[in-house]
Amino acid sequence: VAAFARFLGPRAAGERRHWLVKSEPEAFSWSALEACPDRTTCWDGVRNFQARNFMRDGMRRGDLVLFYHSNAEPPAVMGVCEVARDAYPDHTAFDDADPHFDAKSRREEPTWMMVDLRAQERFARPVTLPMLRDEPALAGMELLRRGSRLSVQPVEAVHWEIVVRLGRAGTAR
DNA sequence: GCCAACGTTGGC
DNA sequence: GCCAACGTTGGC
Repeated sequence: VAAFARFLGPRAAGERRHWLVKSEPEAFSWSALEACPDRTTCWDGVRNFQARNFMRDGMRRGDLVLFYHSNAEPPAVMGVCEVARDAYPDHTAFDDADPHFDAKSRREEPTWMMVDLRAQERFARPVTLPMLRDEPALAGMELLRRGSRLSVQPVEAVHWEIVVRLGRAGTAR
């Protein structure tokens, strides 16, 4: 957690941060994102404080985000999105008919926040979890940590470059 | 379907 | 504040 502090604090001029979000394709797939108006959706339903903090305090418009299919066959990074809007209140927390309703989140003081994500580049080939695990230089990546469940997480720039290269069907090195 | 790992809840 | 119980995540 402390290792991620620099993803949460103030940023240098022109700094662009890199992230990864998970989505179960049966709930919301990369193709579903591409089908959205302007290829953009609000990233609602995040109900984990650490993930929320990354969206609220770490993400800014223009940051780049890997879109990962979890609980998929195979699990894989599908492409790159960009943050299209800074964090704002997640309205689904206020709706008692919504599965993500949270009675403790009030409009005057919202607990849960979301950003907007816009699809930017579908990878030439999905970068599967086995491909990621095969890459020694990705050994420290949060996604690959045993038991890692964070649905919104920072990505180191060096890791970012490797994943994108794999997705563009080149070689990692 | 199984189950390890994790976050949250609530009793005390 | 501790920690057991519980629900969820997500790979396999």
